[in-house]
Order: sequence, then structure tokens, then C-alpha cells
Amino acid sequence: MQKKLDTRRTQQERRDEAETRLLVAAMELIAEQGIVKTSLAQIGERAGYSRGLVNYHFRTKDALIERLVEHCQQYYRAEISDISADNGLERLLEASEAYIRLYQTPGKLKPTLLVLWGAALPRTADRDAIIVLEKRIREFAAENIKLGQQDGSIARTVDAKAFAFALVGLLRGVAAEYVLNPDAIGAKRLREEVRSFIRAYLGNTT
Amino acid sequence: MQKKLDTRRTQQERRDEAETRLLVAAMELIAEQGIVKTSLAQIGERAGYSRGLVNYHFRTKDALIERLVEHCQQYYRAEISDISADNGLERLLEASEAYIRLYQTPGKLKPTLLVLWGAALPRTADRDAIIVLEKRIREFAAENIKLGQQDGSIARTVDAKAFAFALVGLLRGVAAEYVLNPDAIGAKRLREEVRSFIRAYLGNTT
Amino acid sequence: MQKKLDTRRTQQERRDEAETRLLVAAMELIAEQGIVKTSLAQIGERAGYSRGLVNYHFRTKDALIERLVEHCQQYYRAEISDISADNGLERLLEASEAYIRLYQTPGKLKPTLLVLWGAALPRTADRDAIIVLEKRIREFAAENIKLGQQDGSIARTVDAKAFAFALVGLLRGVAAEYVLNPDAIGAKRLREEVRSFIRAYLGNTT
Amino acid sequence: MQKKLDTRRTQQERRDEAETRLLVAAMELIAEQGIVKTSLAQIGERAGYSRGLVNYHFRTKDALIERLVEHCQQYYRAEISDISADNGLERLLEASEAYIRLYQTPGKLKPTLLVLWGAALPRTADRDAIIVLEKRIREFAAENIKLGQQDGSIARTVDAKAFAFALVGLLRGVAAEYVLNPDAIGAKRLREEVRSFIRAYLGNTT
DNA sequence: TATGAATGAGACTTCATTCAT
DNA sequence: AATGAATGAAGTCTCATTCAT
Repeated sequence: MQKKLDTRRTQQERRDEAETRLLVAAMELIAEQGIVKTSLAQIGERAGYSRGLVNYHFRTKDALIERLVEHCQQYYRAEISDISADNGLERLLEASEAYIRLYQTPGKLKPTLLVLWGAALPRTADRDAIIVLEKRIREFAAENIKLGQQDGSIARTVDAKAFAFALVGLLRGVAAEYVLNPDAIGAKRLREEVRSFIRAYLGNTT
Repeated sequence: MQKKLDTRRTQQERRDEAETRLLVAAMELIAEQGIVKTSLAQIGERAGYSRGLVNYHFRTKDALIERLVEHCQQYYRAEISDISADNGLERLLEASEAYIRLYQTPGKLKPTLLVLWGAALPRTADRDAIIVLEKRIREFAAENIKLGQQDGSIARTVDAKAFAFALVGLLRGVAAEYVLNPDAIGAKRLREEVRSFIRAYLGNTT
Repeated sequence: MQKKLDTRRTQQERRDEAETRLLVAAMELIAEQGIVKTSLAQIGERAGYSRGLVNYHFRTKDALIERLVEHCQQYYRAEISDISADNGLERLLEASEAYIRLYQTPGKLKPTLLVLWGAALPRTADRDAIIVLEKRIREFAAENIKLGQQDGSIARTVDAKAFAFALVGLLRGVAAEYVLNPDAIGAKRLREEVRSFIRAYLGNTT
Repeated sequence: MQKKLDTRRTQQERRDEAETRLLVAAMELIAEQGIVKTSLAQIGERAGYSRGLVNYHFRTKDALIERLVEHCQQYYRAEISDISADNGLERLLEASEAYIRLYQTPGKLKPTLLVLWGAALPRTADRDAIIVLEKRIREFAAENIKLGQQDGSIARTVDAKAFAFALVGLLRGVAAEYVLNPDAIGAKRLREEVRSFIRAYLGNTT
């Protein structure tokens, strides 16, 4: 019985590990090649398994992409989560800087979510997961703006919803610009510029 | 003589008309479905020709995309070109507003360039044309910033190159955000927000 | 246990059988139509499978051709291999006669290698495999000539390398001639003629 | 009237020149790439004309190939024709040597007929023209053998028809071997070897 | 749990041929 | 006589998916 339990746990663990490795492989490949050029066989093999495993785990490619968006989100959240500041403005600035920095530190996985976002611009099937994600991020920004308005760090005249929309656009767009053309501007200089940009507006009418 | 002129032009005209119709069809389809899901056969047929004509004209799909980027640029430039303001800041604001507005007025062709831009994020073959285009646009922005610094409408402390980078990111990102989620914010409200955002920064230290 | 053995072998066996059937189908079709007119879909279907299987197995058409050359060689070698004579001259004569006879006995597969050889004359991609094969065959001939010179059946004045070159040319050329025009000469008469031709030269200065 | 005649002749001359240039271009391209990979458009353009001209002149590709075989034959005959020897054996030897030499002197056109011959090995449409040509050449050889038997230079025991068959095979085969692998043997050495080979047999029983 | 053989749809591309100029 | 726009068939190759092991 003990043995059976162990076996069962091992099976589950093996499954989880395989799934994680498949997702990581998928992130790498999609960041490199885009969604369509990345085949399920490639993913399985990059993960160290067989061609067939992706279908076995995720059933279809669309399901994999959907699952991938969630996975990416968690991954990103984990990398951005340690915000130490305690007033709203600083929290926004820190989060923004962390977001940009994500694309400036080496590592293949980073651009994956951005690539998925870019791929969602035409009316494709995988669009919905990205849209939901965007909404959540705008809400996160809006909450921090309201927080800042309560603690006095952000002017009351700022329209939280509208600014959140613009801010997310700015960050996504600048990140994309950087991915496309990393040599056009210094990494640090870019982060400062974005920071000043945001601060100039939010602190403006205080 | 009239006849001869007509005759001489007709072959060339046929070719030109076909090319234009193919490009327009390609823009429509790519805006709807993205690059990869759009087949050359679809383009030919949507344009009212045969499945094979696209290859006859453009040789390869990559060549078509490259040509399409140029075509889009001209198309966009024509729509944005009438900037009436005479100082640098106002010129930038007008151009920015026109750019956002482009995605807010109906018409299938509009999102094409944005879709191409999003599709260039992974390392695909068509990437280069987009990168070149981005560079040109940043240069256009930087020139207007310098102009504004000469005519006094923009603070001398602004780093033209860095701000151009951020500005193009902002506009692209906001446009993408809007294409993905047009109902999250009012069209006019968004344009005002972007305008305030830019003005707050550029006029900041005057 | 028996069952386990069976199970273990079956996947591999399925693959091997498919590969053999595909190669045989390819040999038939190429002998009939030549390389270029033979499509991969035709091969798959003649073998009793789907249109796509050839690509699944051999990846590309060039790879199939390369594999086919090896396969043909083994096939031919098996048909020619029983040379009983023990002196060099007789061994050469027997091998030569067996080679010609190969094209004189019915059976679709026989001309395949000859067709591949003919198709390699222009600078095509599949050329290399044939060239390597030719070299090996000339070496085989040269070895037997040297053997004959040691056992006294072939004159020492014969230049092994040069004669091997001419001999292989003779056999290939006569076989091709026969395939093109089987009614121009009796099968037996042709074999005798070639035999006399070779013997006249090799035994010449004894 | 004179003028009209002139014009007519000029038209005819232009037509002839175009046809010749098309045929030469076709010979070059087929020697390089084989029949199937050579497109009619390529031929037209290599000849300095338009893509459409080949169809205008020859109607179909098959007709071009057929015409090409005749043209090649004339071309080859012109290069081989000056045989000065006056006894049958020497005439055969000279012709044989000239044939081999044809493939040993630089110039793209040479291998064309050989390529066409190789391409005729499977049962294709263009086969017949080649078969007819082969027959004519065997007859030419047989005539010279009989001539040699009359003038005493060739043994009466030789079977003219059978030997002609073998000889043509030898020459074709050796030429093909040389085209495939020119570095395996010296050009002069090869011609000597073939000459000795033939002489050994024909002079054998004198 | 995992593998990989097999399928079949669909894409890009080439090209002989037709036809308007 | 000559051009080249346009067609449509055919071929190679990729790949998501199914299924037997």
C-alpha cells in the first residue's frame, strides 16, 4: 500500500515534470519562431521526449497555446512580483521598470508572452486568452493608481481607467520596440525614459 | 496615335491593376487572419484572379510581404500626411492623434501594418522590412522633437532619440491595445489621454 | 514472453516493411517513368500506403533517391554475387555476363539502377550517390584484374585502372543499348559478343 | 517588290536566327540541368529573348525536344565528320576517338545528346527520337566494319551487327562514365585504352 | 505513461500552355 | 515576329491528429 501510494505519487510527479518541460520548451520555441512555425513534434523533442507527447498531454495545439498563456502569466508574475514600494506611484514605477527589464535580460523565455500578444492582433482562435490577460493587467494598474490617489502620490485628476489603458500600451509597445531593435537605445537609458514619461504625467498636477 | 498610346499602356496597366488588387486583397486578408493563415491562393482569388497569380507577380510569399510593408507605409502616410501645425510639439501631437484615429475609424485595411508588426516579434523572415520601417518612423519623430526644441515648443532637456523610441512604442502599443479591446475605453477619451500623456512630458520643464 | 518479443518487434517490423515496400514501389515506378515523373504520392500509393508516407520516412525526395541507390546496389549484388570461377579473367567474364543478363530477364525492378545512372548525367542533386557507386564498381573490377594478373589469366601489360574504367563503361553502355532496343540483337548473341570483346583484350598478349 | 523580297528574307532570317539561338540555349541548359528542370522560360531568356518565344516557335516542349535531337545530331556529325583514314578499321578507330574526345574538350553543349540518351532510358515520350538515332549510328558502324572486311583491315569472323551494338554501347558508356567522373582517368589515357580495346578485338583473328 | 507509425489536408512553388497585345 | 500577363495543374513538403503498441 505504501508502495502503491509512492508509485502513484511518482506517476503524478512524472506527469507534472513532463508537462512543465513541455511548456518551457514551447515557450522557448515560440519566442524564437512564432506559433505557427513551431511544431508539436519540435516541442516534444526539445523537451527531451517524443514527438507524440504533446498531443498526449494537451490533446490539441490550441489547448496547448491556451495553457501556455496561463503558464506564461504565472511565470511573468513570479518575476515581477517583488514590489517593495509602499505608495501607489512608486509601485507603478517599479512594476513598469521590472516589466521592461524583463525583456532586457537574456533568456529565451522572456519574449514568449509578447510574441503571443503580437500573434493575437489578427482575429485568430487563441485571441481570447490574451484579451482576458490584458484586462487583468489593466485592472492591476488601475488599482495601483487609485491606491496612489488615496495615499497622495498620484494626482486626483488622473482618470485611472484611461491611464491604465495607455500605460499598458506604452509598456507593451516599448517592450516590442526593444525586442525588434535592441541596439537602437541603451537598456538603462530606456528604463529611465519610460520612468520619467510616467512620472511626468502622474505627478504633473499634484 | 491615341490608339497607340492606349495600346502601349494597356499591358503595363493590366499589370499595375493586378498588382494593386493583389496587394489590397493581401492587406484585407492579413488584417483578418494574420500572415501565416493567409494563403497565396486566397489572395489571388479574393483579388478576382487565379490561384497562381500571386506567385507570378511576386515570386515568393516573402517577397509579397516585403512589398506589402512598403505599400502599407505609403497607404498610411497618405492618410496621416496632412499635418497643419507649425511648431514641433503640435506637429507631434497631431501626428500621434492621427495615428491612433487610424485604428478607430472603420475599414479593413487599417490594422494590416499593426498585424505585420506583431508578427515580426519572433525571428521570422519578414522581420527586416518591419525593422527598417520602425527606424524610419523613429527618425521622423526625432526630427520633429528637434524642431520643437528650436521653436521653443519642446523643452531642451528632452533626449530626442530616447523619447522617439518611447513615443513610437506608446503609439504602437496603444493602437494594439485598442484593436484587441475596442470597448474598454471611448475612442475620444483615449486620444485625449495619449495627447495629455505626451504633452505632460514634453512641456514638462519649460 | 513470446508475446513480449512479438510486441517489441512489431513497431520496428511495421516500419521496416513499410520502408521495403516503399523502396520497391519506387524502383518500379522509376524504372517505368524516370525520377522526375515519379511523384512521392505515386510511390506511397503503389506501395499500398498514403500519399504522405514517403515524406514521413525519407524526409525529402533526394534522401529517398540516395537511399534507393544503396538499396539497388544490394539488390543487384545479391543477384550477381554467385561467381564460382577461381581465376581473375573468368571471374570478370562471369560477372560481366551476369550483369548483362540482368537486363535480359524480365522483371520491372532491373532497369532502375540504369535509369538512375542515366539521370545523373546532368548536374542534379542525386548525382553524388551514383558517382560513389560507380567508383566502387570500378574498384571491384580493378581488383579482379590484378588478381588475374597474379594467377596468370590476364596479361601483365593491362592497365588495371584504365581497363576497369572502360569495362564498366562497356557494360553500362551495352545494357542501356539493350534496354532501349531489345529487338536489335539476340540476347545470347549479345552476351557472347561482350564476352569475346573482353577476352580478346585481356588475353591478348599472353 | 525588291523591297518586299528583302523584308521577307529578313523576316525569315530573323526567324532562323531566333530558332538557332533557342536551340543552342536549350542544349546548354539541358546539358547543365537535365530536361525537366529546364523551363521554356529559361531557354527563351538564355537565348536573349522573352519567356514566350519558345512556345511561339516550337508550340510545345515535346516538339522542342524532338527538334533538339535532330539538331544535336547534325551538330555532332559536323564535329566528327572529318575522318581521313581510308581503311575500315582506321575509320572506326578515328570515329571512336573523335567521339570520346567530344566529351573531353570544354564546352557546355557537348553532353547534351548524352543527357538526352540517359533521359530516354525510362519509357518516356521523347524516347523514340533517341532510338531512331541509335539505330542510325549502329548502321554507320556496321557499314564501316563491312568496309574493313572488304579491304582486309578487319577479320571476316567479326559479326558486324553484333559488334556494332557492342561498340556503340562501349562509346556511350565510356563517355557517360567520363562525364560523371572526369578525374578518375587521364583524357589521353582513356582514348588510348578504348582504341586498344577495339583494335584488340577487330584485329584479333586476322 | 509514452512512443512513433501512418494519415491526409493544405501550403508554397514551378511551369507548360493559352491568349491578349 | 515577339512579348508577357494570366491560368491551373501538379509536385514537394510540413504538420496536427489518430491509433496501435
